[in-house]
Amino acid sequence: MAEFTDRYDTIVRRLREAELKLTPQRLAITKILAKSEGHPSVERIYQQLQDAFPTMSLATVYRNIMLIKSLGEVLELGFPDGSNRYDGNKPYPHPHVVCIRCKTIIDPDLASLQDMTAEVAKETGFEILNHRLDFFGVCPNCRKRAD
Amino acid sequence: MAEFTDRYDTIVRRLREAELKLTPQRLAITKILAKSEGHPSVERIYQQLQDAFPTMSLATVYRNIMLIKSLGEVLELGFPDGSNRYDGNKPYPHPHVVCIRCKTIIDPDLASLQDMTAEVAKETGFEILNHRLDFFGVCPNCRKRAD
DNA sequence: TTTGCTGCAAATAGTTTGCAGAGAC
DNA sequence: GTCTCTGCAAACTATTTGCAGCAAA
Repeated sequence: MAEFTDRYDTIVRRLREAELKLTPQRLAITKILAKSEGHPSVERIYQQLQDAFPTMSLATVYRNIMLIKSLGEVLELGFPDGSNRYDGNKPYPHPHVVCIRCKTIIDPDLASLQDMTAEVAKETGFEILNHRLDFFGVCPNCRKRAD
Repeated sequence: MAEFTDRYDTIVRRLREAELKLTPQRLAITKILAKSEGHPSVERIYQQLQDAFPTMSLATVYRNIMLIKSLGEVLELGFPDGSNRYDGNKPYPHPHVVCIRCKTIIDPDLASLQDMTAEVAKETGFEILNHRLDFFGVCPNCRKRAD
């Protein structure tokens, strides 16, 4: 929980520093991104806010996610099927494991990744700025159900 | 070159086995995918075939790529910005290094990847079917130009 | 001759943009 | 009071689909 309020406070501070206005909609979106439970999609965030802001439009969700992304405070997880989900709790690149059945996403701990970036830079001569590593498969729950 | 004709022959054989018709358009698209020079996009394939098939539509390119993908003979590289590019020469998952300036994509050799899949499976309990690993950065050429 | 394929145009889905009024500061 | 933000609707882009005629086998 402390982790969530930390992230929320950080993003709000960054918004203030950029002299952006703290509208209720913006703060509500920020709150959901700071937590990023289940790595929400735009649609999911929109739905979650329907009760609190019945007239809010999808455009507002898009605009604010883009804004917070431009501050470097949210990570966009664009998937092969074109769907986008977001992580504002860990806004730096990290691996994901995605269940192709129920769409659950989890964040595994992988030790060996840092070395790999260095290995790639050395082999290719590229300056590596970013990366993405996603595994796709079937989660324990869905495997059970499929039996 | 042998590698390319191998891939072309393989895909054509798979098409035959599936009792699909070998139209000139389909074969031309297959040829480009078998080579996959520079990991082409749909648009790029379409443009390359304008001379040979001036009336061919984008829909035909989409349909045939999808078809060949469903045979497992082409890998779709969906990128964060929503762009799609294809590799029919190495249709199995493998890492990519993408230049964010000139959009060049190269395939590095990375030894340590197999272990990682096993590590993830063990840690998460997922059955891992697929993965994607992409690095983003600036290639040697573009770095030079930027100085 | 049969059946699947192509070209065209329209439909679709996800995202972005212009504008006028509302609201944060 | 100023200037950004929001809601709405329209625009846009990439991709998919329906249909009638064409062509591979």
